[in-house]
Amino acid sequence: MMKYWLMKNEPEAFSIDDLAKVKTEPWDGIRNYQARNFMRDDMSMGDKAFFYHSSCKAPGIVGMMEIASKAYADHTAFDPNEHYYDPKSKPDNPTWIMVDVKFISKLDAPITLQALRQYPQVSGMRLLQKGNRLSITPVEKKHWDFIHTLM
DNA sequence: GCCAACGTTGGC
DNA sequence: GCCAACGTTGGC
Repeated sequence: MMKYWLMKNEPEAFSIDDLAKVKTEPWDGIRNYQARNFMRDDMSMGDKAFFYHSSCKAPGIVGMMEIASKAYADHTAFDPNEHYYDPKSKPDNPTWIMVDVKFISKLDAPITLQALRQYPQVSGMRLLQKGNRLSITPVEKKHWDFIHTLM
C-alpha cells in the first residue's frame, strides 16, 4: 500500500531546484527519533512525498518526489567534520538513517503554508497542527488528493 | 531576531 | 525516573 509523506527542508541548504538538477539525493541529516522511525518503519520504495520549503520567506509545498531506496545508514553521523556528526551512531549499529529521494516535479506555483491554512479540507494535517516541528510527517491520502486539486 | 513549542541531556 | 536547563525548529 503506497504511503504519502511531507518532508521539510530549508531551501538555502537544499531546494527543489537542487533536487531537480541532481534527480536523486540522499535525505541525510535527520536527527529526530520520530522522523527516523517513520523512515525506518513506515516508508517504502515508491512512496510519494511533498517537498516542503521551511524557514524561508514563503514556507510551503514546492514539489513532489518519490522514495527511491530503503532506509540505510546516514554516514554523515560518523564523520566528526560533518555538521550532523553524532558519536553515538556507530557504523555497525547506526542510530541515524536516511532514504534516497527522486525528483518527480516542481510545482508551477508553490502551495504556501498560508494558503493551506485556508482550507478546512486539510485542517487535520499534521503539518498544520500547533507546535508541529517534525521534518517528516505522514500525509493522509485524502489530504494528498485534495492538495492535488490545488495544483 | 523573537519566541513558542518541543526534544534532549544530565544531575540527582 | 524526574525534571530543570538547554538546544532546536520554524513561523512570524
